[in-house]
Amino acid sequence: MGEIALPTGQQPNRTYSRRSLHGQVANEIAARIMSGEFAPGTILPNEADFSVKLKVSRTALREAIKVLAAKGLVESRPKIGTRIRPRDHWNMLDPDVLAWQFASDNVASFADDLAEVRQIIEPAAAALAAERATEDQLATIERAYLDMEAAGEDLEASIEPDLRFHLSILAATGNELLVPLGSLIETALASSIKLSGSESSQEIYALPKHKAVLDAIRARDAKAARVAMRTLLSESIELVRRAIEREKRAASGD
Amino acid sequence: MGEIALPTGQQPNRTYSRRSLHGQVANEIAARIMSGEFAPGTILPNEADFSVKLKVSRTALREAIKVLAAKGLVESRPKIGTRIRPRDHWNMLDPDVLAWQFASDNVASFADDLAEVRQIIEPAAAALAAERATEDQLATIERAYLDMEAAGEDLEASIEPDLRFHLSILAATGNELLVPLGSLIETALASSIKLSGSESSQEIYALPKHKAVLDAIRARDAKAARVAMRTLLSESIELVRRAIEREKRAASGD
DNA sequence: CTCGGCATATCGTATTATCAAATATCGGGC
DNA sequence: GCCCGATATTTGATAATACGATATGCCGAG
Repeated sequence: MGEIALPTGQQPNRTYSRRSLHGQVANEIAARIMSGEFAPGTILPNEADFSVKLKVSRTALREAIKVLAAKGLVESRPKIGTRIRPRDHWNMLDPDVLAWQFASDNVASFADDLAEVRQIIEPAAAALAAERATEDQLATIERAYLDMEAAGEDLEASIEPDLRFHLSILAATGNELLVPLGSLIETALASSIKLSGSESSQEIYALPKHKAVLDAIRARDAKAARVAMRTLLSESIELVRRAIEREKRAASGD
Repeated sequence: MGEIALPTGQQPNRTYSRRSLHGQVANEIAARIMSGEFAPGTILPNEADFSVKLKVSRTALREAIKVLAAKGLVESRPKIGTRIRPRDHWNMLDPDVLAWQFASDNVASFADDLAEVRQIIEPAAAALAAERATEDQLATIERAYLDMEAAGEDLEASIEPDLRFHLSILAATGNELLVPLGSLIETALASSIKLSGSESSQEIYALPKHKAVLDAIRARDAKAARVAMRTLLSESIELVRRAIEREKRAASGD
């Protein structure tokens, strides 16, 4: 029921197996949580009823709930039931939770938060990468850039290397805790595409700005890398912001 | 088996219920993964055997595995078994995964990464908080500071408000995606205590430096808040670094 | 009328047994 | 020697059953 198809085409780091039944059920329930049908504080139907309603076994439902609980979305207690936890208990940085959020409709405010965190993380990451990237890591970043260049006008084709460019910079910091923030970038990219549509997106993949980042990192110039990444981001974020505005106006004027 | 008792005394945002059997099993398996007994690439014993070995039902084991899978630690496939995924697939920012890492012994290198990310996130968060904190949020930050002050020399007592100080600043950014990074701070604090012991830890809770941050935020001075937070962190991080050195020397000289 | 304790119904928790589906492996046929 | 299909193994999924914990509400005491 409604696969979350990210525009990137590639599936994100899904942890639950997409095929498995409990995975589908978890997905289904999560979607309903994000949509607001099950708001925080709400208690889900009891396992017996709910499993019948969903047409799966109680066991499958239970496994799905365990997955959601592991991501902080729900909490089960005997005699009470399974309650939707308040948003601030959700593991917002979990790739699945991000994807679920993204799939829901209230993307706009979410996009702002996303952009803000990127502005914090990525320039710093670029600086660290400039200081510490190994030759292999440098090569990986460059390959991503070259693939972007090769993609040229083809937007669809340039999305994947663009993402890869940013992720490989995170990886090049050598900091294990920065890498998982990549799922955040992935979601941000996905939503920027979702929001901006195809009209003005040529500008999003500003090749020269990417090149500036690459060059700075290769030159081991941490400061320049930080600045270059900051300007790269602020431009693409500004584009998204304008796209949101446009969409808002279209929605209200429509 | 071996509760992870964080020095803070308070339990972190555990998502799995500590009491439930599957939670204990998940905990047990996670600990063995972190310890290296089950290294990435390894395949767990099959469900039938393993459940017997752990003296739980196959269902309980399966639910535990679903939790671990939801956090990216393992991946199950028919006929293959359940394989430990490579580290870079783990959801390192998940509170449980952080706690499990912390509980394992190779904390030292982990602490460096932790410190680095804090240095990236928290100064920026302090700046945002200065710009956007509501009166309520300001009050919460101040209360945390005052509680630290009240705790005075009592180290145990000042840990909790110290953590609360940092978390409330994250919350005051109004950015939902920054809040979950608090579990990172929590782990960092816990490991700093674990590492530094009680000897030099008086210095860790440098009250004046905390006050500088508070004052800057209250004064709505984003730049000053950023700087104050940076110096606060760099001091406490330096202390931890020295503590690690000391421990290392003690270990090798012993 | 209010409060406190106790019974109970209602949840999730846990076990067991059984079958289905997927797929790596091995062996036979071309 | 290579390919392809049977087979064995492992997870996936269901169902039936019993248990344990605990909110809830009743009832009696004050």
